Amino acid sequence: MTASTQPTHPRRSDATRAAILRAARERFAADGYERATIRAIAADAQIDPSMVMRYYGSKEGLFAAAAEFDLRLPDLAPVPPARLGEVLIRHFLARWEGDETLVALLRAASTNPGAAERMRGIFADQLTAAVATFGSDPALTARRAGLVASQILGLAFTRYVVRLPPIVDAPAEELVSWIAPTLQRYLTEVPEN
Amino acid sequence: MTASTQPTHPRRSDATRAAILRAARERFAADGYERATIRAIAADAQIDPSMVMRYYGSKEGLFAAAAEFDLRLPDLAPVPPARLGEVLIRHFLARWEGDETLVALLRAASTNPGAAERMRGIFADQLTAAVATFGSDPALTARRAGLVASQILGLAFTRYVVRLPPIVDAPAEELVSWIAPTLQRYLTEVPEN
DNA sequence: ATTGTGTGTCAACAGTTGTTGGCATACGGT
DNA sequence: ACCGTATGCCAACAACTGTTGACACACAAT
Repeated sequence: MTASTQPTHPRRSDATRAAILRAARERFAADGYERATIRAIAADAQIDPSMVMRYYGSKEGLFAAAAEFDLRLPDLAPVPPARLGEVLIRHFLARWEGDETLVALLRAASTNPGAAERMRGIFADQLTAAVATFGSDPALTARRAGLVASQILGLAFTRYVVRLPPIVDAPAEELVSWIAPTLQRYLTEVPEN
Repeated sequence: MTASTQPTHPRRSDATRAAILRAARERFAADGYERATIRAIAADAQIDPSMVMRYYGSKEGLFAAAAEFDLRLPDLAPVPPARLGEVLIRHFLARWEGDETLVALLRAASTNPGAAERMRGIFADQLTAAVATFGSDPALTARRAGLVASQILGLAFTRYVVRLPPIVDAPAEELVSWIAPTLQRYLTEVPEN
């Protein structure tokens, strides 16, 4: 247990730790959990594989550190209710293009139970919490968040993992105009029954 | 090259071949490409690992045979244009629940380039072709198909791979009523610009 | 009955994987 | 200057992987 809140003295090996983490994220994002070998990650970071073990304990531990992630969802309270969908899809697209951690998590979640569990946590906790801030019916909140997750993850999967050409080629603005209404409906529409 | 159209004499080992294929689909669907080992598949099929190699050449060859898949999309021409979304989501849900091949392909596509290529082929060819049967604007057809794929694959990913509780718990009928309008819009809405 | 071919098992190979322990060196505090 | 500790590399292990070849048996045709 290293104290994460305490401002620990900066260690001399911080640069190495950071290099490992950066290489790990790249490899996990590009190859998935099992194909991303510790040896390859260490080579990218230009250090010995045994260093990875010393600093992160195991491959699982390294992944846990590399896949640390926060959706950084904005506060949705001040957003005009009619623009919720647009704000959300814009945020997600920006978050995705700028940080490969999510792609790493997405690829790994397909085969690694721990990664899937973390993915579940992120979208169940963070997204559900954000939806709950303006939601009226608590019984529907979880389902709304799940539906939003299904479209968001589907977009990420087709754009960054499978790389479906028509989705890869689409400019971000066009994706926004197509998908925003979908999220909007998932978030706010009141079902008939 | 075994003639696939010719009614070849039934081989004595057909039962074994089928057992291997069934076990392979199960393992690939449950574990993904790299974690599904030939030894485990052979054990499930209660035969020797070397038989897998003899009948399917390699692990890649086995996967190619096990992931053979057809979306079996219905002819959309006679469908009332306003009900296209509903027909599609119903078809996909039924196709998914009844055949684990698609889940195997989905899990493997995250890490295996060949599987991703096949996934691209299925959704680019079969789905785009179906969309084209009623589509008006050819330039938009591919994008419409891609958007539909993003929602369909996102649903499958959250329901069968990551297993997001609110999506797993949702009865199929409810998913239909939420997602049908999304597909409907992706398929038929005319963009403003 | 004998031959040939298809079906199956066994043992082993070569490579890769995560992981470990030992050893050298450089640093920071005294 | 000295010493403890942190940092790094090297070599190796044990387990597992896909894959291969040799060998035993069963069946069908002649």
